[in-house]
Amino acid sequence: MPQKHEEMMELAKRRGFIWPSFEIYGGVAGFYDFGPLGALLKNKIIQKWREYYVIKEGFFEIDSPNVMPEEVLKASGHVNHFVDAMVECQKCGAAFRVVDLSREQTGKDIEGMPKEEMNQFVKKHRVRCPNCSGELGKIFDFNAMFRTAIGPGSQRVGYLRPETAQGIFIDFKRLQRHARGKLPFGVVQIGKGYRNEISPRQGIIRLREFTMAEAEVFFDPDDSHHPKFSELAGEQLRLWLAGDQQHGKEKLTEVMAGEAVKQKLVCNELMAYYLALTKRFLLDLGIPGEAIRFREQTPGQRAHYSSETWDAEVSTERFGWVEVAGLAYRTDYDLSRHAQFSKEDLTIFSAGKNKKVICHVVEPSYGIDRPLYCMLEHSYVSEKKRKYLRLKKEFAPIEVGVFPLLNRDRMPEKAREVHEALRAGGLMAEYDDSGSIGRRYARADEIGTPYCVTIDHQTLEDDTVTIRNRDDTSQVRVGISGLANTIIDLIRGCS
RNA sequence: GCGGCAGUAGUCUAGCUUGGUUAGGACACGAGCUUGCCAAGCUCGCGGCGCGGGUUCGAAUCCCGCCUGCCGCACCA
Repeated sequence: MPQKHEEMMELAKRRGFIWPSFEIYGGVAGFYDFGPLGALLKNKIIQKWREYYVIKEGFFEIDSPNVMPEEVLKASGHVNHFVDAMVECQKCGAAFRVVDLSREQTGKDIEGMPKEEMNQFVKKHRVRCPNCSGELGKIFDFNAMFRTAIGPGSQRVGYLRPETAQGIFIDFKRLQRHARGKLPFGVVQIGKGYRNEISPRQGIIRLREFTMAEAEVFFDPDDSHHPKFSELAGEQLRLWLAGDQQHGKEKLTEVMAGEAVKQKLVCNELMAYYLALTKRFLLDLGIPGEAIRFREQTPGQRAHYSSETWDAEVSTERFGWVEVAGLAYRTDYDLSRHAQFSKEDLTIFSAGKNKKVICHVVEPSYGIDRPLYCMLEHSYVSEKKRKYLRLKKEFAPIEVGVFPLLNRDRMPEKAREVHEALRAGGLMAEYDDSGSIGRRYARADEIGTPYCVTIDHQTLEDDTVTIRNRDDTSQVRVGISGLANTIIDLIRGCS
């Protein structure tokens, strides 16, 4: 029932999680704003990711520009692979890369040829639609990167970055010095990425500007061990192997991370480790285990820089299996290319081998917006009278609501004091005295607020309040002193 | 991007076929009253025809363009 998606999105829009950008000007497809609650939720996801990669893995976090000069993306291969001359069949409407079609049908490589010559080439060699043999139309540029000009006079071409990773590779020399030359080491970046999608639909799942969190793990190609692999080697992984996909089989292979390496289902220990870590992360967000799988990209699906890629996918009602993270073995592709194009030495000295090597890279790359959608969809509960977000408590944007039972007898004043105390205690607390108490509980439930504190007559007598639980509406009475810590413990303790 | 359908307050919706007073309702929201714990009630209030152009004495209604959304195709390195 896709109705759930509609209801949940209506709620998300109405209550301030996400809404289409630029609405008063009619909107622009592929862009969404995060409202007050959405921004809180998104920041909590990012903070959780930092906990995993920066704190626990000990990776360095950097923050580099969104605008990149053309040279960088030429070296990375994105200029060639992202900006294509396309042609559309006039009969069936299918679109193709001109260069690919020409190579297939004439054996000639016309990469880099000016557009006018390409048009003539296609005409002269009678390149046709491979599907229906229809006649092809005019060649047009398909530019998946947003292009801009750096500085006045449009002298220097720049692009909005299609991934944050390149900012890391470029800084390799300084970063390896920061790591004092020890391998493996990891560097992360959290920020915006941009892709000028042809027709973005699927709401927040396919955005033209999106937030990503990427980690680049640099290692000696002869030593792909992870120092903490034993901690995750027993983690069960559900793999959809490329071979099975190519044979049209839906079969999932259930295997422990350690076994996956031994059986060579996964290329190396680092990759297996981050697959397992990704699973842990998604579970931590509140995504159920049965809604998580790892799909191995088939050779044709892989990006130009990758020799093995796994997509972490989450099952959704509305969009089916959605890729929320991609784990790519980028080999030495990026560092080699940047070394070649920049003429800089991007090798590192390997003490073990007593010589210089070019690092290989395993890259866990996460979208932030997509898991956020998955969390909303998976947490949306619609019961007879009650509709609410059963978000994991630590991710709820508003952590506690504070209500006076009645708007008299000094209850509002007392409630405001409690509200202030909770805020002072570090909690995202919201005060509400409008409407009946039941209505206020419902309002709080709707946005996933896990606890509500109610000030009643008894509070005025003995300084106790009730704490009401979102999930089962049960209430307990506790003392006001130390209330903030009581609630923090509740949020941490339960899920 | 191509084809089909659609767009009315924050949300849902009546009106559109056959152009004609101040575009009606519900929920939500705000103020007040009320209210001893799960969307109760009463009074008052806020708020709308996606944007632009055309036809007409007169357009939410008819026509055109754009934007956005949904469905199908293509695309998603």
